[in-house]
Order: sequence, then C-alpha cells, then structure tokens
Amino acid sequence: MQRARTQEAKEERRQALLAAALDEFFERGFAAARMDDIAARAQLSKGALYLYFDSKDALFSALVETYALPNVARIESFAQSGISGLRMLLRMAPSLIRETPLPKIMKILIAEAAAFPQMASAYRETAIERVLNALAAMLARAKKAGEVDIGDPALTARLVVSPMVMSAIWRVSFEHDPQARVDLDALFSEYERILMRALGAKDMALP
Amino acid sequence: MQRARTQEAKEERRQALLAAALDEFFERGFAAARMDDIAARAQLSKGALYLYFDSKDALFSALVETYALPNVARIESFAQSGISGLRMLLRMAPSLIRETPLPKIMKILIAEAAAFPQMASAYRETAIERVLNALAAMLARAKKAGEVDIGDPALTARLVVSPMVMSAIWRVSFEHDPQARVDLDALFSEYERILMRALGAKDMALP
DNA sequence: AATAACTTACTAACCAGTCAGTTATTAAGG
DNA sequence: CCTTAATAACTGACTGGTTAGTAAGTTATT
Repeated sequence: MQRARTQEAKEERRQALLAAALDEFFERGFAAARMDDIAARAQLSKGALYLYFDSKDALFSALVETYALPNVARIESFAQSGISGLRMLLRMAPSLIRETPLPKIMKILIAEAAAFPQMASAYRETAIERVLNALAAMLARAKKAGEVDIGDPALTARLVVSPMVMSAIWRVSFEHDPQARVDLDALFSEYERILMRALGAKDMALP
Repeated sequence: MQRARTQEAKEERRQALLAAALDEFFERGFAAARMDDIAARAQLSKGALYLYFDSKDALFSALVETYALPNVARIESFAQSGISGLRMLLRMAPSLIRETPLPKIMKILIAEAAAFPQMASAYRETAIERVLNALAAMLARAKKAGEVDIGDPALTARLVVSPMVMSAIWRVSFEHDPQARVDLDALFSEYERILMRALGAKDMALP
C-alpha cells in the first residue's frame, strides 16, 4: 500500500481513521467497536491505527472533538441575526439532519454519556450550551424589542430546538426501516408556521 | 440464600433481574454490561441468571418488552380525552421523566437501535407509533371540531412530543452533572402556555 | 430422601494493545 | 539511469486480560 510521507498525507489518514471510527462507533457502540474494523474501514492495519491514536479512548475523544464544533459554530451564527435567523435555521434543519454527521455524533454521545460523563459534560458546555445560550440571547433581544411574546427565553430556547433533536435521533434510530421515514421538509415547514404563532411573532415576512 | 420455590417467587426474581439489567444496560451499554454484574445486582449468581434467561440477547429483549408497554398505554390513554387530555399529559410529563424508567429505556433503545434494528422497529411500531397515532387522532378530532387551528395532525403530533423526548434524553445524558439540571416543572408549564397558543386552541380553562 | 434452585470453577472465544519484522519511498553514489 | 543504503510507514502474529455461556457439584426446602 502507498504510504503517507508528507504531513498532509498523514492528516488525510487521520481524517480517514476518524471517519471510519465515526461509523463503527455509531453502528456498534464504543465497547463493541473493534479497532481492527476501524483500521480496515480506513484501508489500514490495526498497527497503523496505533501510529495515529494512542488508544481506543483517545480515538473516541478526538472523534467527538473533531465533529462537534464546526456544525455548532454554524448553528450559533444563525442565532446572531434575530428571529429571521431562527427561521433560516429551521429551513436548514432538514439538510443539517440529513447531510451532516451531527445526528450520528448525537447518538454516540447519548449512548456513551453514562460511560464517559466528563466527556458528556465537556460536550454539553462547549457545544450544546453554546447553541442554547445563543438562541436564548436572541429570544431575549426579540422579547425586549416586542417582536415576540414569550416567558423565560432560556426555557423557550430548549423548546424551540426540541424538534431538531427529536428528528435527529429519530433518523439514526429508526430510519433504517423505510416504514419509519419522516418527511423532514414537511415537518419543519409545519414547525415554522406553528412556532411563529407560538412565539407570538409579529409577522416579519420572509417568503 | 433463600430459594424461589413458588411461581410468584420466581416471577419476583425475574423482575429483580430485569431491574438489574435495566440499570446495567443503561449505565454500561449492552456490549459492556456483564452478566455477572447483572446477577450480582439482583443478589444472584450468574448461573442462576441463566435459569431465568437463555442468553444476554434474550434478557435484553425481555427488558425492552417489559418496560415499554405499561407506560405507553398510560400515555395513550391521555390522548383519548381531547385537548384537555393533552394538557394533563403535559402536567404529567415532569414526573414521567423523573420517576419512571421511560428515559432509561429510551436511552437504551437509541444506543442499541443500530445493533438491534429489528428490535428498534418492533418498539417503534408497538410503542412510539401508537402514542403518535393516538395523539394525531386526537388532534384531528379537535381540528374537525374547530378547537384548534393546525395543519397536518400527524406532523403536529411529532412536534408536540418533541420537548418530552428531548427532556428525557437530556436527563439521562447530562443530569449526572448538577450544572446541567433543568427545572422540568417550569419548562413544561412554559410549554403548556406556548403550545396552546401554537395550536390556536380556543381557551378551554383547566386551572 | 428427593427435588430443584442455586453456586462456582471452568473453557472457549474475543479483542486492545504491542513489537519484531517487512516494504514502500527517498536519496546518494556509481 | 540504475543500484544500494537509510528511513519510517506499515503489517500481522502474539499475549494478557476479559467474559458469555456451561456443567458438575452443593444446599435449601419439602
């Protein structure tokens, strides 16, 4: 097999191993996933895998760190731009759920939270709580400006993201079965209508 | 140790083993949970455990079947009694999440859905889909009666239960950390207000 | 004394992590 | 160019520890 001599080639191998680990951990769970299988999925031997990651635990931590943050920052940025940003986020939701690794990461996190509590806490603080806070701040601003009529912004933020969380989990838990398929576009367009009324939002167009 | 001679005593042992399995599977995941530990938690030896369940897989199936249905039937019954039943359900939600094994079962199911797809499908059909259908039927009736103003009842039902799903998952994933604690009573009373407006519900009192 | 619930020690299989050896790649010398 | 030596990426067989499942033996109960 061709070898990774340059720094970039090595980084590529690392990414391939992380992608392989994502799928294996997702499908089998941390305990049942085999280092041999992860390496094979990335076209390497187990020995080579250990050149890139010190242990199964280290691979797992790297995985969560690598995949969590980019998508979180993306979601956070939507919350910067007020209620219309929230509507944009709702329109992104179906593709976020269908096309990013976020649902798989969420599943892995939920599955392993009890076994790796410190990791769950870290992820909550650096990813989830950031999204919730950004959303809560946005809602608080909109409330002050009289654009929405809500109670506690922090609680409302939780309610607002719930359908995204549930849909992501639904997808990875049940959608291997075609019978369980949900029309995410229809769901989130329904949600947009319902949520705007729920927030008592003064109609701010957006097609 | 005292022995289970009668049929009832054996049933008690079985329940104790299932309760032990619930906690072990929840904490460690299916693959990492040890039959020795499950037996020990129920004050039995591993050998005795195998008198009650043929294999680790069989124990797992029995667990999901045993704990899924009773709570599901309870939730389903709320949906029988129209919008006021929905409000009752929202008021039950905090205790359902705090005091029943439902959140743990949900976590286990999500964690093992990829490894046991046929079990995930079965649970979806016999439990989750039943709740969603009952809720959708209730919403459809209310819509016809002009009590609510909504689009597709089936999609709306999904949106309605989302905060319960998210809260249950949040609890089992993050609430070992006191910092992550959420005031479920406040959350769901906020939700009740917001949801009634979201559904365009004609105010039907209920204190 | 008979029964069957239960225990414990065992085995067969599995897998994370290691390490001695192999080979692709590069570079220098002819 | 071609050969050869040096390097380091990579392989795969091995080991030590772990655990599902078993079965022969033990003991509470009637």
